[in-house]
Amino acid sequence: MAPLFPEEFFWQPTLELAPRLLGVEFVHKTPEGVAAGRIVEVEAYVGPGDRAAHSYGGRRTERTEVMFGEPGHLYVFQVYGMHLCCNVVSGPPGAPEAILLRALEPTEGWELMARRRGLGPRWQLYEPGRRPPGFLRQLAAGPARLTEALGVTREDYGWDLRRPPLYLRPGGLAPGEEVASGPRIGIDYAGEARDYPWRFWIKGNPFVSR
DNA sequence: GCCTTGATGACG
DNA sequence: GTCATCAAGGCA
Repeated sequence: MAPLFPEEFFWQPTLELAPRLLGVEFVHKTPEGVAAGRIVEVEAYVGPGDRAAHSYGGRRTERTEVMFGEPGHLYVFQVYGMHLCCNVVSGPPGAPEAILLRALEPTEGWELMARRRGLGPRWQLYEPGRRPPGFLRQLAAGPARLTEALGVTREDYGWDLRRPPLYLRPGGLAPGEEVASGPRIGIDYAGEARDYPWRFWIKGNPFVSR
């Protein structure tokens, strides 16, 4: 079996862990098959002091509870009434922080992911090394898209991401790849926190959501 | 009112 | 291809 992360990996400060998740593979094995992709875009949500975080002000509810626990677990939430998003819990117990996974570069299970996303079996058109066609870039570019593509549900709330069948597989930047950072998406309401450069992505990667 | 997305229509 | 707009949808 592929190696898993050591416990300590997830105990890094959130703003250090977030960029280090870039290039890490997010894997889900189900009876339908394996779906996986490299993480190419994330956003950090840094606890009670971050107005954009669900745990802002220390808000502790049934939804946010998992963020108060151990890092490395999955925080799944529903947004706009219809979409689910995946986050990696970070920060030590009591520090309700998390990292939103915003986009994957698919590495395994193209057909399964396309089917889950309702895109049809056009995966065979892909040729590695060339610029991927639009439908392929749309497969997991966006937090709700990647959640749907990997078949993650509310049942997976709180799952330990060091443990198959839903887990993070060690990986990192390829030679020549660089990290870029900028403001987070969709948090215009968050006052001054709106401008914090806590979104990280792999510069130039075609699978980033924007 | 929300850590989103897909459809639609205008324009190069 | 881009960019802008809009509405779907459930819950705190």
